[in-house]
Amino acid sequence: MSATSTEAPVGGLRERKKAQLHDALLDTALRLFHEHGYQATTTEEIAARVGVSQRTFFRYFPAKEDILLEALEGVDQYLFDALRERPADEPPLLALRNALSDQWDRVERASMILRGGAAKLMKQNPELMATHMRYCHVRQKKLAAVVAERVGVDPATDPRPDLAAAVFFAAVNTGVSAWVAADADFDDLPRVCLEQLDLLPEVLGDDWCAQG
Amino acid sequence: MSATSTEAPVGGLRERKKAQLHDALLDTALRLFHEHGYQATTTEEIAARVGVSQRTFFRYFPAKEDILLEALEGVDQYLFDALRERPADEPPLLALRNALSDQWDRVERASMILRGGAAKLMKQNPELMATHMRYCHVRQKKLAAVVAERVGVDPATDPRPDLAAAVFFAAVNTGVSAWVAADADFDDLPRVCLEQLDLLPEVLGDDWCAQG
DNA sequence: GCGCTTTTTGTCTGTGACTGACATTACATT
DNA sequence: AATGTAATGTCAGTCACAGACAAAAAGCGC
Repeated sequence: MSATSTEAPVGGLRERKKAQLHDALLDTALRLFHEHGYQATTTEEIAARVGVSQRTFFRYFPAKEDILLEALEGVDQYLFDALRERPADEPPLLALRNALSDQWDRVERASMILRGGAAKLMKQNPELMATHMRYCHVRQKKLAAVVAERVGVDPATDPRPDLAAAVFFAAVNTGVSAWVAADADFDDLPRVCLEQLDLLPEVLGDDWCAQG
Repeated sequence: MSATSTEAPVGGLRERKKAQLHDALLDTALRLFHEHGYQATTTEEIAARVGVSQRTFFRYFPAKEDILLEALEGVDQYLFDALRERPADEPPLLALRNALSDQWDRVERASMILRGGAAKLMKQNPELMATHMRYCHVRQKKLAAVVAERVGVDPATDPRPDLAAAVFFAAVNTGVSAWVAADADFDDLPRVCLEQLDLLPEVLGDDWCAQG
Protein backbone atom coordinates (compact mmCIF):
# COMPACT_ATOMS: atom_id res chain seq x y z
CA MET A 1 0.00 0.00 0.00
CA SER A 2 2.75 2.35 0.97
CA ALA A 3 3.80 4.53 -1.92
CA THR A 4 7.39 4.89 -0.83
CA SER A 5 9.99 3.30 1.42
CA THR A 6 13.06 1.26 0.71
CA GLU A 7 11.66 -1.57 2.81
CA ALA A 8 14.67 -2.47 4.90
CA PRO A 9 14.58 -5.99 6.42
CA VAL A 10 13.67 -4.17 9.64
CA GLY A 11 15.84 -3.81 12.71
CA GLY A 12 14.24 -3.29 16.11
CA LEU A 13 10.62 -2.50 16.80
CA ARG A 14 11.66 1.09 17.22
CA GLU A 15 12.99 1.59 13.73
CA ARG A 16 10.12 -0.30 12.23
CA LYS A 17 7.58 1.99 13.86
CA LYS A 18 9.59 4.99 12.83
CA ALA A 19 9.70 3.99 9.18
CA GLN A 20 6.03 3.11 9.37
CA LEU A 21 5.08 6.48 10.76
CA HIS A 22 7.26 8.20 8.21
CA ASP A 23 5.50 6.46 5.37
CA ALA A 24 2.11 7.06 6.90
CA LEU A 25 2.79 10.77 7.15
CA LEU A 26 4.10 10.91 3.60
CA ASP A 27 1.21 8.98 2.11
CA THR A 28 -1.42 10.81 4.09
CA ALA A 29 0.06 14.18 3.23
CA LEU A 30 0.18 13.41 -0.46
CA ARG A 31 -3.35 12.12 -0.37
CA LEU A 32 -4.59 15.25 1.36
CA PHE A 33 -2.66 17.46 -1.02
CA HIS A 34 -4.38 15.65 -3.80
CA GLU A 35 -7.81 16.01 -2.28
CA HIS A 36 -7.76 19.56 -0.97
CA GLY A 37 -4.72 21.11 -2.58
CA TYR A 38 -1.34 21.88 -1.11
CA GLN A 39 -2.04 25.21 0.56
CA ALA A 40 -5.39 24.17 1.92
CA THR A 41 -3.86 21.21 3.71
CA THR A 42 -2.45 22.17 7.09
CA THR A 43 0.29 20.32 8.87
CA GLU A 44 -2.08 19.82 11.78
CA GLU A 45 -4.55 18.06 9.52
CA ILE A 46 -1.89 15.69 8.29
CA ALA A 47 -0.70 14.94 11.79
CA ALA A 48 -4.22 14.53 13.12
CA ARG A 49 -5.18 12.17 10.31
CA VAL A 50 -2.22 9.97 11.12
CA GLY A 51 -2.92 10.31 14.81
CA VAL A 52 0.17 12.14 16.01
CA SER A 53 0.90 15.67 17.13
CA GLN A 54 1.92 18.43 14.77
CA ARG A 55 5.24 18.58 16.56
CA THR A 56 5.91 14.99 15.59
CA PHE A 57 5.17 15.77 11.98
CA PHE A 58 7.91 18.37 12.03
CA ARG A 59 10.27 15.91 13.62
CA TYR A 60 9.94 13.71 10.56
CA PHE A 61 9.80 16.47 7.97
CA PRO A 62 11.73 19.67 8.64
CA ALA A 63 9.19 21.54 6.57
CA LYS A 64 5.90 20.92 4.89
CA GLU A 65 7.61 21.26 1.55
CA ASP A 66 9.91 18.39 2.36
CA ILE A 67 6.97 16.10 1.74
CA LEU A 68 7.18 17.10 -1.89
CA LEU A 69 10.93 16.74 -1.93
CA GLU A 70 10.73 13.16 -0.77
CA ALA A 71 8.09 12.38 -3.33
CA LEU A 72 10.35 13.74 -6.02
CA GLU A 73 13.30 11.86 -4.63
CA GLY A 74 11.34 8.70 -5.16
CA VAL A 75 10.90 9.58 -8.80
CA ASP A 76 14.53 10.59 -9.16
CA GLN A 77 15.59 7.22 -7.90
CA TYR A 78 14.06 5.63 -10.96
CA LEU A 79 15.91 8.08 -13.14
CA PHE A 80 19.21 7.30 -11.47
CA ASP A 81 18.68 3.59 -11.87
CA ALA A 82 17.74 4.02 -15.48
CA LEU A 83 20.82 6.16 -16.06
CA ARG A 84 23.09 3.53 -14.59
CA GLU A 85 21.66 0.98 -16.96
CA ARG A 86 22.39 3.01 -20.07
CA PRO A 87 25.39 1.86 -22.12
CA ALA A 88 28.62 3.45 -20.95
CA ASP A 89 29.56 4.80 -24.34
CA GLU A 90 26.55 7.06 -24.56
CA PRO A 91 27.53 10.67 -23.97
CA PRO A 92 26.09 11.96 -20.67
CA LEU A 93 23.25 14.14 -21.84
CA LEU A 94 22.08 11.63 -24.40
CA ALA A 95 22.17 8.97 -21.73
CA LEU A 96 20.11 11.22 -19.50
CA ARG A 97 17.64 11.79 -22.24
CA ASN A 98 17.26 8.10 -22.85
CA ALA A 99 17.16 7.32 -19.15
CA LEU A 100 14.27 9.73 -18.81
CA SER A 101 12.52 7.91 -21.59
CA ASP A 102 13.25 4.53 -20.02
CA GLN A 103 12.12 5.41 -16.55
CA TRP A 104 8.70 6.60 -17.50
CA ASP A 105 7.14 3.17 -17.64
CA ARG A 106 8.30 2.42 -14.13
CA VAL A 107 7.08 5.70 -12.74
CA GLU A 108 3.71 5.10 -14.25
CA ARG A 109 3.30 1.90 -12.41
CA ALA A 110 4.86 3.22 -9.24
CA SER A 111 2.41 5.52 -7.58
CA MET A 112 -1.20 6.11 -8.20
CA ILE A 113 -0.92 9.29 -6.20
CA LEU A 114 1.71 10.58 -8.54
CA ARG A 115 -0.03 9.55 -11.67
CA GLY A 116 -3.16 11.61 -11.50
CA GLY A 117 -1.92 13.59 -8.55
CA ALA A 118 1.18 15.48 -9.51
CA ALA A 119 -0.50 16.53 -12.67
CA LYS A 120 -3.49 18.03 -10.93
CA LEU A 121 -1.35 19.51 -8.19
CA MET A 122 0.78 21.40 -10.66
CA LYS A 123 -2.18 22.68 -12.56
CA GLN A 124 -4.18 23.59 -9.48
CA ASN A 125 -1.62 25.92 -8.05
CA PRO A 126 1.21 27.15 -10.22
CA GLU A 127 3.03 28.18 -7.09
CA LEU A 128 4.08 24.59 -6.82
CA MET A 129 6.06 25.01 -9.98
CA ALA A 130 8.00 27.72 -8.22
CA THR A 131 8.19 25.74 -5.01
CA HIS A 132 9.45 22.86 -7.02
CA MET A 133 12.26 24.90 -8.50
CA ARG A 134 13.70 25.33 -5.06
CA TYR A 135 14.43 21.65 -4.84
CA CYS A 136 16.24 21.41 -8.09
CA HIS A 137 19.28 22.46 -6.23
CA VAL A 138 19.19 19.36 -4.09
CA ARG A 139 18.13 17.08 -6.91
CA GLN A 140 20.80 18.46 -9.20
CA LYS A 141 23.53 17.67 -6.73
CA LYS A 142 22.46 14.07 -6.53
CA LEU A 143 22.07 13.72 -10.24
CA ALA A 144 25.47 15.30 -10.74
CA ALA A 145 26.94 12.67 -8.45
CA VAL A 146 25.43 9.86 -10.50
CA VAL A 147 26.63 11.45 -13.73
CA ALA A 148 30.12 11.88 -12.32
CA GLU A 149 30.17 8.27 -11.20
CA ARG A 150 29.06 7.18 -14.62
CA VAL A 151 31.67 9.20 -16.45
CA GLY A 152 34.30 8.45 -13.88
CA VAL A 153 35.28 11.92 -12.74
CA ASP A 154 35.35 13.69 -9.41
CA PRO A 155 32.30 15.98 -9.10
CA ALA A 156 34.20 18.09 -6.58
CA THR A 157 36.82 19.19 -9.09
CA ASP A 158 35.14 18.66 -12.46
CA PRO A 159 32.37 21.19 -13.10
CA ARG A 160 30.86 19.25 -15.97
CA PRO A 161 28.64 16.83 -14.06
CA ASP A 162 27.05 19.71 -12.16
CA LEU A 163 26.51 21.62 -15.34
CA ALA A 164 25.10 18.61 -17.14
CA ALA A 165 22.63 17.99 -14.33
CA ALA A 166 21.65 21.65 -14.30
CA VAL A 167 21.08 21.71 -18.04
CA PHE A 168 19.10 18.50 -17.88
CA PHE A 169 16.77 19.85 -15.22
CA ALA A 170 16.52 23.15 -17.03
CA ALA A 171 15.24 21.37 -20.11
CA VAL A 172 12.93 19.04 -18.21
CA ASN A 173 11.48 21.86 -16.15
CA THR A 174 10.92 23.90 -19.25
CA GLY A 175 9.08 20.90 -20.61
CA VAL A 176 6.96 20.52 -17.49
CA SER A 177 6.22 24.20 -17.57
CA ALA A 178 5.12 24.04 -21.19
CA TRP A 179 3.05 20.98 -20.43
CA VAL A 180 1.24 22.72 -17.59
CA ALA A 181 0.67 25.78 -19.75
CA ALA A 182 -0.73 23.65 -22.55
CA ASP A 183 -3.04 21.89 -20.10
CA ALA A 184 -2.19 18.64 -21.84
CA ASP A 185 -2.89 15.09 -20.82
CA PHE A 186 -0.72 13.40 -18.26
CA ASP A 187 0.66 10.94 -20.78
CA ASP A 188 1.98 13.78 -22.90
CA LEU A 189 4.40 14.90 -20.24
CA PRO A 190 7.35 12.69 -21.18
CA ARG A 191 7.06 13.56 -24.83
CA VAL A 192 7.10 17.28 -24.14
CA CYS A 193 10.14 16.90 -21.91
CA LEU A 194 12.01 14.81 -24.42
CA GLU A 195 11.30 17.37 -27.08
CA GLN A 196 13.00 20.02 -25.01
CA LEU A 197 16.01 17.80 -24.50
CA ASP A 198 16.21 17.11 -28.21
CA LEU A 199 16.03 20.81 -28.88
CA LEU A 200 19.13 21.54 -26.82
CA PRO A 201 21.69 21.21 -29.62
CA GLU A 202 19.75 23.57 -31.82
CA VAL A 203 19.37 26.14 -29.07
CA LEU A 204 23.05 25.94 -28.24
CA GLY A 205 24.08 25.99 -31.86
CA ASP A 206 25.14 28.87 -34.08
CA ASP A 207 22.53 28.35 -36.74
CA TRP A 208 19.72 30.05 -34.96
CA CYS A 209 19.42 33.78 -35.22
CA ALA A 210 18.74 35.17 -38.66
CA GLN A 211 15.14 34.48 -39.56
CA GLY A 212 11.65 35.93 -39.24
CA MET B 1 21.03 57.60 -2.52
CA SER B 2 18.24 55.39 -3.67
CA ALA B 3 19.50 52.11 -5.04
CA THR B 4 16.57 51.48 -7.32
CA SER B 5 13.67 53.24 -9.01
CA THR B 6 13.04 54.20 -12.57
CA GLU B 7 12.65 57.82 -11.48
CA ALA B 8 9.52 58.75 -13.36
CA PRO B 9 9.01 62.48 -13.87
CA VAL B 10 6.43 62.12 -11.08
CA GLY B 11 2.70 62.40 -11.41
CA GLY B 12 0.67 63.46 -8.40
CA LEU B 13 1.89 63.71 -4.87
CA ARG B 14 0.26 60.37 -4.21
CA GLU B 15 2.29 58.39 -6.69
CA ARG B 16 5.45 60.16 -5.68
CA LYS B 17 5.01 59.20 -2.05
CA LYS B 18 4.15 55.68 -3.07
CA ALA B 19 7.28 55.25 -5.13
CA GLN B 20 9.26 56.87 -2.39
CA LEU B 21 7.96 54.52 0.25
CA HIS B 22 8.54 51.56 -2.03
CA ASP B 23 12.15 52.49 -2.51
CA ALA B 24 12.60 53.26 1.16
CA LEU B 25 11.30 49.81 2.09
CA LEU B 26 13.47 48.12 -0.50
CA ASP B 27 16.62 49.96 0.47
CA THR B 28 16.04 49.59 4.18
CA ALA B 29 15.29 45.91 3.84
CA LEU B 30 18.40 45.22 1.82
CA ARG B 31 20.48 47.20 4.26
CA LEU B 32 19.10 45.26 7.20
CA PHE B 33 19.58 41.96 5.40
CA HIS B 34 23.17 42.96 4.89
CA GLU B 35 23.70 43.96 8.49
CA HIS B 36 21.89 41.22 10.37
CA GLY B 37 21.25 38.56 7.76
CA TYR B 38 18.08 37.66 5.94
CA GLN B 39 16.44 35.42 8.49
CA ALA B 40 17.30 37.59 11.45
CA THR B 41 15.61 40.58 9.86
CA THR B 42 11.89 40.66 10.58
CA THR B 43 9.33 42.39 8.45
CA GLU B 44 8.32 44.39 11.50
CA GLU B 45 11.84 45.70 11.84
CA ILE B 46 11.90 46.82 8.24
CA ALA B 47 8.53 48.50 8.55
CA ALA B 48 9.42 50.13 11.85
CA ARG B 49 12.69 51.45 10.50
CA VAL B 50 10.88 53.09 7.63
CA GLY B 51 8.15 54.30 9.94
CA VAL B 52 5.16 52.38 8.62
CA SER B 53 3.12 49.46 9.86
CA GLN B 54 3.97 45.88 9.02
CA ARG B 55 0.70 45.67 7.16
CA THR B 56 1.84 48.39 4.84
CA PHE B 57 5.06 46.54 4.14
CA PHE B 58 3.03 43.60 2.92
CA ARG B 59 0.95 45.86 0.77
CA TYR B 60 4.08 46.83 -1.14
CA PHE B 61 5.74 43.42 -1.12
CA PRO B 62 3.49 40.36 -1.17
CA ALA B 63 6.20 38.45 0.64
CA LYS B 64 9.48 39.13 2.35
CA GLU B 65 11.21 37.23 -0.41
CA ASP B 66 9.90 39.64 -3.00
CA ILE B 67 12.43 42.12 -1.75
CA LEU B 68 15.09 39.85 -3.16
CA LEU B 69 13.16 39.35 -6.37
CA GLU B 70 13.04 43.06 -7.01
CA ALA B 71 16.71 43.41 -6.31
CA LEU B 72 17.41 40.71 -8.85
CA GLU B 73 15.09 42.30 -11.33
CA GLY B 74 17.22 45.38 -11.14
CA VAL B 75 20.24 43.34 -12.08
CA ASP B 76 18.39 41.54 -14.84
CA GLN B 77 17.49 44.85 -16.37
CA TYR B 78 21.16 45.48 -17.04
CA LEU B 79 21.42 42.07 -18.64
CA PHE B 80 18.46 42.70 -20.89
CA ASP B 81 19.86 46.03 -21.97
CA ALA B 82 23.24 44.50 -22.65
CA LEU B 83 21.61 41.72 -24.65
CA ARG B 84 19.75 44.17 -26.82
CA GLU B 85 22.99 45.92 -27.61
CA ARG B 86 24.73 42.80 -28.85
CA PRO B 87 25.07 42.45 -32.64
CA ALA B 88 22.06 40.74 -34.18
CA ASP B 89 24.06 38.11 -35.97
CA GLU B 90 25.35 36.59 -32.75
CA PRO B 91 23.57 33.33 -31.96
CA PRO B 92 21.36 33.68 -28.87
CA LEU B 93 23.37 31.87 -26.26
CA LEU B 94 26.62 33.45 -27.35
CA ALA B 95 24.94 36.82 -27.24
CA LEU B 96 23.73 36.03 -23.73
CA ARG B 97 27.18 35.03 -22.69
CA ASN B 98 28.65 38.23 -24.02
CA ALA B 99 25.85 40.30 -22.59
CA LEU B 100 26.59 38.86 -19.18
CA SER B 101 30.18 39.84 -19.64
CA ASP B 102 29.22 43.32 -20.78
CA GLN B 103 26.80 44.01 -17.99
CA TRP B 104 29.15 43.30 -15.18
CA ASP B 105 30.81 46.67 -15.20
CA ARG B 106 27.48 48.39 -14.88
CA VAL B 107 26.33 46.18 -12.08
CA GLU B 108 29.48 46.85 -10.19
CA ARG B 109 28.87 50.54 -10.22
CA ALA B 110 25.17 50.20 -9.59
CA SER B 111 24.67 49.19 -6.02
CA MET B 112 26.98 49.20 -3.10
CA ILE B 113 24.53 46.98 -1.29
CA LEU B 114 24.79 44.39 -3.98
CA ARG B 115 28.50 44.53 -4.30
CA GLY B 116 29.63 43.33 -0.92
CA GLY B 117 26.12 42.40 0.09
CA ALA B 118 24.81 39.72 -2.17
CA ALA B 119 28.09 37.92 -1.79
CA LYS B 120 27.88 37.82 1.98
CA LEU B 121 24.19 37.05 1.95
CA MET B 122 24.64 33.99 -0.20
CA LYS B 123 27.51 32.72 1.88
CA GLN B 124 25.85 33.43 5.19
CA ASN B 125 22.82 31.32 4.51
CA PRO B 126 22.87 28.85 1.67
CA GLU B 127 19.11 28.65 1.94
CA LEU B 128 19.06 31.82 -0.09
CA MET B 129 20.50 29.88 -2.96
CA ALA B 130 17.46 27.66 -2.81
CA THR B 131 15.16 30.60 -2.25
CA HIS B 132 16.75 32.23 -5.21
CA MET B 133 16.01 29.27 -7.44
CA ARG B 134 12.33 29.88 -6.96
CA TYR B 135 12.59 33.15 -8.80
CA CYS B 136 14.33 31.78 -11.80
CA HIS B 137 10.95 30.88 -13.11
CA VAL B 138 9.91 34.50 -13.22
CA ARG B 139 13.25 35.75 -14.43
CA GLN B 140 13.41 33.11 -17.12
CA LYS B 141 10.10 34.16 -18.56
CA LYS B 142 11.26 37.71 -18.91
CA LEU B 143 14.59 36.75 -20.36
CA ALA B 144 12.85 34.44 -22.80
CA ALA B 145 10.74 37.35 -23.96
CA VAL B 146 13.82 39.45 -24.64
CA VAL B 147 15.50 36.58 -26.46
CA ALA B 148 12.40 35.98 -28.55
CA GLU B 149 12.20 39.64 -29.43
CA ARG B 150 15.83 39.62 -30.43
CA VAL B 151 15.50 36.56 -32.62
CA GLY B 152 12.16 37.65 -33.94
CA VAL B 153 9.98 34.70 -32.96
CA ASP B 154 6.84 34.31 -30.91
CA PRO B 155 7.71 32.99 -27.45
CA ALA B 156 4.22 31.58 -27.12
CA THR B 157 4.65 29.13 -29.96
CA ASP B 158 8.41 28.72 -30.27
CA PRO B 159 9.87 26.80 -27.34
CA ARG B 160 13.44 27.80 -28.06
CA PRO B 161 13.56 31.17 -26.29
CA ASP B 162 12.26 29.59 -23.10
CA LEU B 163 14.74 26.80 -23.36
CA ALA B 164 17.60 29.16 -24.09
CA ALA B 165 16.74 31.26 -21.06
CA ALA B 166 16.48 28.17 -18.90
CA VAL B 167 19.83 26.85 -20.05
CA PHE B 168 21.43 30.23 -19.54
CA PHE B 169 20.20 30.48 -15.97
CA ALA B 170 21.13 26.88 -15.34
CA ALA B 171 24.71 27.63 -16.30
CA VAL B 172 24.88 30.91 -14.43
CA ASN B 173 23.37 29.41 -11.31
CA THR B 174 25.79 26.54 -11.45
CA GLY B 175 28.51 29.15 -11.63
CA VAL B 176 27.17 31.06 -8.66
CA SER B 177 26.84 27.85 -6.75
CA ALA B 178 30.42 26.89 -7.48
CA TRP B 179 31.55 30.36 -6.58
CA VAL B 180 29.81 30.20 -3.22
CA ALA B 181 31.24 26.77 -2.55
CA ALA B 182 34.73 27.95 -3.41
CA ASP B 183 34.33 30.91 -1.06
CA ALA B 184 35.99 33.03 -3.73
CA ASP B 185 36.29 36.77 -4.00
CA PHE B 186 33.40 38.81 -5.31
CA ASP B 187 35.28 39.81 -8.42
CA ASP B 188 35.68 36.17 -9.40
CA LEU B 189 31.95 35.66 -9.82
CA PRO B 190 31.64 36.75 -13.47
CA ARG B 191 34.61 34.67 -14.51
CA VAL B 192 33.21 31.53 -12.90
CA CYS B 193 29.85 32.07 -14.54
CA LEU B 194 31.35 32.68 -17.95
CA GLU B 195 33.38 29.51 -17.59
CA GLN B 196 30.21 27.52 -17.11
CA LEU B 197 28.66 29.09 -20.17
CA ASP B 198 31.73 28.33 -22.22
CA LEU B 199 31.60 24.77 -21.02
CA LEU B 200 28.12 24.21 -22.39
CA PRO B 201 29.12 22.95 -25.84
CA GLU B 202 31.46 20.41 -24.34
CA VAL B 203 28.88 19.17 -21.88
CA LEU B 204 26.29 18.90 -24.61
CA GLY B 205 28.70 17.29 -27.03
CA ASP B 206 29.36 13.66 -27.78
CA ASP B 207 33.05 13.67 -27.01
CA TRP B 208 32.72 13.36 -23.29
CA CYS B 209 32.33 9.95 -21.79
CA ALA B 210 35.22 7.56 -22.27
CA GLN B 211 38.02 8.60 -19.96
CA GLY B 212 39.26 7.98 -16.39
C1' DG C 1 8.71 -9.53 35.36
C1' DC C 2 11.48 -5.20 37.12
C1' DG C 3 14.26 -1.22 37.29
C1' DC C 4 17.11 1.73 34.32
C1' DT C 5 18.62 4.28 30.24
C1' DT C 6 17.58 6.17 25.84
C1' DT C 7 14.59 7.49 22.34
C1' DT C 8 10.36 9.23 20.88
C1' DT C 9 6.21 11.72 21.54
C1' DG C 10 2.88 15.14 23.49
C1' DT C 11 1.98 19.56 25.35
C1' DC C 12 2.77 24.13 25.99
C1' DT C 13 4.46 28.26 24.53
C1' DG C 14 6.42 31.51 21.41
C1' DT C 15 7.90 33.76 17.03
C1' DG C 16 7.32 35.40 12.61
C1' DA C 17 5.21 35.57 7.95
C1' DC C 18 1.08 36.73 6.08
C1' DT C 19 -4.27 37.99 5.62
C1' DG C 20 -9.04 39.87 6.09
C1' DA C 21 -11.95 43.39 8.08
C1' DC C 22 -12.71 47.82 9.22
C1' DA C 23 -11.83 52.38 10.81
C1' DT C 24 -8.93 56.37 9.76
C1' DT C 25 -6.14 59.44 7.40
C1' DA C 26 -4.39 61.82 3.24
C1' DC C 27 -4.66 63.04 -1.46
C1' DA C 28 -7.59 64.35 -5.35
C1' DT C 29 -11.44 66.57 -7.68
C1' DT C 30 -14.96 69.72 -8.15
C1' DA D 1 -14.87 73.41 1.82
C1' DA D 2 -17.28 68.97 0.44
C1' DT D 3 -16.83 64.63 -1.14
C1' DG D 4 -14.94 60.52 -3.26
C1' DT D 5 -11.02 57.50 -3.50
C1' DA D 6 -6.87 55.44 -2.38
C1' DA D 7 -3.37 54.56 1.25
C1' DT D 8 -2.51 53.46 5.98
C1' DG D 9 -3.08 51.84 10.72
C1' DT D 10 -5.08 48.71 13.98
C1' DC D 11 -6.70 44.38 15.38
C1' DA D 12 -7.42 39.90 15.34
C1' DG D 13 -6.52 35.56 13.35
C1' DT D 14 -4.20 31.59 10.71
C1' DC D 15 -0.43 28.77 9.94
C1' DA D 16 4.40 27.11 9.56
C1' DC D 17 7.79 26.15 12.52
C1' DA D 18 11.05 25.80 17.01
C1' DG D 19 12.54 25.41 22.01
C1' DA D 20 11.70 23.36 26.45
C1' DC D 21 10.30 19.92 29.29
C1' DA D 22 7.55 16.23 30.97
C1' DA D 23 5.33 11.74 29.89
C1' DA D 24 5.32 7.39 27.59
C1' DA D 25 7.41 3.73 25.22
C1' DA D 26 11.17 1.11 23.43
C1' DG D 27 15.60 -1.46 24.56
C1' DC D 28 18.46 -3.93 28.01
C1' DG D 29 20.57 -6.12 32.05
C1' DC D 30 18.90 -8.64 35.89
